Amino acid sequence: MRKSVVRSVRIATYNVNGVNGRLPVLLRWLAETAPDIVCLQELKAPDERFPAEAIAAAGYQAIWHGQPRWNGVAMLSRVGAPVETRRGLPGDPDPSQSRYIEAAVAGVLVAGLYLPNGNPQPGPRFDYKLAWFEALAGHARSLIDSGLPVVLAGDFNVVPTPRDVYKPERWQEDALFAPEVRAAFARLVDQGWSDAIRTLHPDATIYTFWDYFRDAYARDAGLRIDHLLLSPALAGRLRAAGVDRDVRGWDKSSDHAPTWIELAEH
DNA sequence: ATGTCGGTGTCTCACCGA
Repeated sequence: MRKSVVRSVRIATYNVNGVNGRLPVLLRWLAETAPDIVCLQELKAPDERFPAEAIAAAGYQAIWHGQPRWNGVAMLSRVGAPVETRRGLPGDPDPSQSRYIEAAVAGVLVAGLYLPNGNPQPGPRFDYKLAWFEALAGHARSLIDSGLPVVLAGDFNVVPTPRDVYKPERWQEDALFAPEVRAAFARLVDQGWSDAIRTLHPDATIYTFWDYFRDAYARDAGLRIDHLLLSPALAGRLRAAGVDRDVRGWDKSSDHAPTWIELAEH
């Protein structure tokens, strides 16, 4: 009789686009893939309407930071309760928007984030996106400097390079692909973060989002905008990374697919 | 320019944000 040894930890990020409307899809995905830690974005629910009981019944402890109608982030774990270290991004120009939650879990500091979409651009929404990015970069710098094993996981609403969108020329004017936004993402990564998907799949065509419009999923007209960035203390433990793209094809699914990494135990 | 979602209030349609 011996206890089974955990050899790796799988961390996922999933923009659910309405945690209650997508609850059957979320629960099915949790049951089928059993991720250890999950960052959720776009709950679209106030705190009191977060489906904590259903998620607990699925085997997950959770923390959440919701708001009525829009945004909202949460963190789920089946490997011990997330110990919250922060909710809300320091320096957020509009703290009424729930877009950041951070917790220590399974020996990793996990930051779950939902970066503003920024459309239409130019305009105040785009300015907010850039300002939020600045605030994130400032906090991310302090996380790097801490030397801790950190993962920044979430919907960044950034297509990092032309290879990450099915038809770059169509997205030239969009806030997800704007040069300023790509530059901000590149500056963030240059602090010392590694983009897990690109580290392990440098040349593959990989998307995490397909628009509801124009049958985008069936045409594989996608974008890669959900990312997991690893701090230097964590980069050496990366073993696998991928996208559960089939989930996007399920009935009543989000427009995003879950994106995940697997880290070796230290 | 178009298209389709969930959530919400103006509440069985119209709107917003994505």
